[in-house]
Amino acid sequence: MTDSTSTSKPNYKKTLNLPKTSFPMKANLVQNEPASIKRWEKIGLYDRIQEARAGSEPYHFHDGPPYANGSIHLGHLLNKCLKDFVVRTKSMAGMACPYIPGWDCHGLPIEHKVMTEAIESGKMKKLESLEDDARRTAIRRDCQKYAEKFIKLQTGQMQRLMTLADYAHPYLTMAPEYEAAALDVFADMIEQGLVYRKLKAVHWSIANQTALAEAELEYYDRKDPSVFVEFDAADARAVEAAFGMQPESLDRTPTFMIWTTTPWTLPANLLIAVHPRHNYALAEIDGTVTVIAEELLSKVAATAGADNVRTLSIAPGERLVGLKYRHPFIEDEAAHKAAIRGDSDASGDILHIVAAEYVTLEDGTGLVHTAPGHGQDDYNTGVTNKTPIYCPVQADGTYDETVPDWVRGKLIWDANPIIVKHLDESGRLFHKLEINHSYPHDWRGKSPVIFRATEQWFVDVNKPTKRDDRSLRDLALEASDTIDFIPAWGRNRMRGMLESRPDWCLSRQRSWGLPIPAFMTPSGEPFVTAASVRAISEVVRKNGSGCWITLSPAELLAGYDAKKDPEAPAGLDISSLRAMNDIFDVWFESGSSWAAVMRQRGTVHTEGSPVDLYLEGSDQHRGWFQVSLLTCLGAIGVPPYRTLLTHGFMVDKDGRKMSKSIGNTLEVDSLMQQFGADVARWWVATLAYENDIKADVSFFETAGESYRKLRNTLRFMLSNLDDFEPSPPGKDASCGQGMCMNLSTMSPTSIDAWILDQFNVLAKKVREAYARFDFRTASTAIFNFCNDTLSSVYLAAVKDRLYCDRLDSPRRRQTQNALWELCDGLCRLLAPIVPHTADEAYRALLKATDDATTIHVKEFLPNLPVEAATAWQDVLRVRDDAMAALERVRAAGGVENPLDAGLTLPSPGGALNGFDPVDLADLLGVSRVAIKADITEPEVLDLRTEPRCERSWKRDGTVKERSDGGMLSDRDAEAVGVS
RNA sequence: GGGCUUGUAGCUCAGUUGGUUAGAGCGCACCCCUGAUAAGGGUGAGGUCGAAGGUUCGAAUCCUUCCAGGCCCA
Repeated sequence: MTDSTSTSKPNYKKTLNLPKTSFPMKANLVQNEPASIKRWEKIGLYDRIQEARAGSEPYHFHDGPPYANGSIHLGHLLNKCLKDFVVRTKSMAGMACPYIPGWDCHGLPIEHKVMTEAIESGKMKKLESLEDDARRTAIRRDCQKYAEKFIKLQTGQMQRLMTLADYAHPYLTMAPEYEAAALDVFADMIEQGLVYRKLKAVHWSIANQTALAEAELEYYDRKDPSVFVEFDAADARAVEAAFGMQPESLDRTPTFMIWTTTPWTLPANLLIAVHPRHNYALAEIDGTVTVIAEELLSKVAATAGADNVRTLSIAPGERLVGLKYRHPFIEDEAAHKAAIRGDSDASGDILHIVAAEYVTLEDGTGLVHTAPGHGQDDYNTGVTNKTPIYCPVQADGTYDETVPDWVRGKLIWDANPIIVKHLDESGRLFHKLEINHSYPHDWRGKSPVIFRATEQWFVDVNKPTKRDDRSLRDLALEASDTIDFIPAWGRNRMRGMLESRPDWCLSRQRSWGLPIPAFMTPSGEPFVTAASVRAISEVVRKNGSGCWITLSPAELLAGYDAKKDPEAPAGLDISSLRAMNDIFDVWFESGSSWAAVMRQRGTVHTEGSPVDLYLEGSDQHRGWFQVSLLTCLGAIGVPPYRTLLTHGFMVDKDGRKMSKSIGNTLEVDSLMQQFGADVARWWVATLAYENDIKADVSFFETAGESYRKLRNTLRFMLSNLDDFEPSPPGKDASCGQGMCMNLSTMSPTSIDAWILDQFNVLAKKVREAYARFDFRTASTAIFNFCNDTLSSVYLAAVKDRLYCDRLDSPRRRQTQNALWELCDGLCRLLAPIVPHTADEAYRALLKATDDATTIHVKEFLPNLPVEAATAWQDVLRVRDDAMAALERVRAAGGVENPLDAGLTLPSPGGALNGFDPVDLADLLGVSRVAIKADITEPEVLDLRTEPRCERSWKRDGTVKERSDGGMLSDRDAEAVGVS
């Protein structure tokens, strides 16, 4: 048993005003956030915010559509949270900022997935038995279902992130009204003369039998044969002459040495390209006499293991131009020339040497095998030299009948070894090996892609528009000067891409997409005009783009009058038209979203660029940003956006890219289960998002720690406001209701004036940071304010008055008033980042029990009408010195507990005059403070011999035994009501 | 291979036009409090600023090269 004889003394703890609140320390976000989401949904929060801001200055943000496939990943989390920060901060800043979320629904990945599933389920056989049109319609139906399924899934996941958007009315690129608007943009571009159709070498996926956009390619390493092939010169005498040698000085037919990693393109060889200013050697290598770049001679010889190398003569490349050669295995040149069927303007000769600037001396031989139907550079060279764009490879990757019979009908990959073997046997293979090199692959199928010449629709980026007489490229480059790039280097990045981008290939040969509304006339001419497209657009608006397949040309063109269309071809017979099967590149659809979503829904500026902000990953400089820029400049002549904000990519904690195959990804769903959205959002807010972003579970743990700090700070303030009744909003003590005072009457030297002034500084900084999308600066400033200014300084200082002062002492009420303002203000500043927690705290502050009360319809507060004495900065300097002095005393074995100490503070120039010594003592955590003008350093007093107040634990000099037998200070005696 | 970009304490980041002992938060260590308590406060130790050259009286900051990442192309 313990001795409790002295327990007649009062237990003062019960007389204190200790903190009390319903706002729990443990957030339990995983359970509570979904409840908040439900409550917001119930009160129609999104609509309520829009109503509250109706008529306010608009801020037009436009959401880029994620692809409707799979679960959202960490990149989506970053992207969607940043967008939500933008929308919420603009809204809290009093602007009208709707957020229409969207999805990119068409395209190869979904179609590929659906086809894969059809194969696995056996449905493919049924599909294959259908007629073309019926099959395409069936595939499209399945694709639509697939997209809808993932839109639903992703919507839920995005809502779980507590992003606030019009999820009831998203935009879908497969919706009829969207498709119609995209067609209208296409019509505008036709009208500007920008759309053309031409045979062109494009990336071709054999597996999917479609042309691919640059964006649909991924580069992987691939093993390929690497062969050095000798092409016989057609005229040895001409070669001698080119090299300045005596006629007939050569006893063998000289050859031209080319190098290729695609032997399958050799049947399509039409030219050899050399660099006009590089030197070429005529050399004897192990008995053969061949032409090769001088600089590469020894390297090639070494590669082939040749030791007998002799240079016979040197000539610059330009001297070789025009020399004829024989194809290594096509014997009859005349018949071949007839067989490869060129365009009418393909009048140029073939099988000779041409000059090209792109020839390098890095690989190969300096003589470049050129097949205009099978390469970008080759194509350009072919066009320049007016050769046919010869492409013997069919859509399925097999050769047609124009090639030698020993490879005819074979798949090109199978033909590679056959051709190499044939070359070897005919003595034209100089050397062969295998190389591992980066090679373009189909982004989904991961199968290697080839170049193949096909008829495609293009947007010309070099042709002047009719409206501005400037090319899209020039217009885009000019626009880049006026667009605000965040970060600024985005401008150069985008300019570089614009300067080098080729014409935009618009067409794809697939089912799941928006059909290009072009017809083929019986004479084999395509028919498409701005007016015909607009007529079809109206039909699509009513029926959806599937009608392109199900309706007849006459039905599709019911609203079209050729007589009123100056572009209509003469003698157009609609009944004889055949609908073509190409669909649009999905980038054209998403690139038209400024029109199909923002303009169509009326949420745009009517002057200048329609939208204020596009915000996506920096990959979109080439993707969505660029295609949107091109369509908008083409259709209406202005850029679609005023500001472009880009963020970086997620990498793992070692800075490596995240990929499922490496296994270093994090699942969004499990992060929500483990940490909750507010923690994840806080993490996003603290990121330097313009560069790569390292992500790791440990970073979410760290964010959770910071979150807890914020939460506890709010909790402590709330817990000291339990007995505080605020006056009605916008009113103060003079209204007779509640306990708020007129802040402007607060003494400038009071600690409450100081903290409110500090809050004003913070709030201004945060609002400004938000305005420039610098969420990191904003969140860091809020954190430091909570952690340092509040928790460590102010709240520690005012604890004594909150706990020990009489409940309704003016001093306590004033501090509570300050706390109330701080809570209110902080919740508002935090609301865009941690919407659940800010709302929870705000509702606790207002003791709200209804569902409708929410911080999210509120705005940021203007500066509070308080004034703090400028001498506060002197006080804080003195505080630093005093804390250091206390620490020195403690370290020297003196006073350990600050409440056992007093301080005499210097007051340089009377700086501390007018400050309340109690405020100063509380600020320093000591029992009492005296001010002395004539000292320079704070002096520490050891008060351990003085009596201690049993209630406040202070030794303030007024402590004495009271009527109840306790040792109390004057203040505490009054509070308890004893004398 | 090209364009843009990143590399500062264990971690995440600040470091304005080159100029005194390179800052912050977190983490860590030690201490205090136990009337914010699965909380709170204090103090402290951590960096040859990716590497190597160069310009300069002086460089994390400017130049060159290299190394290691990222995005987009080839």
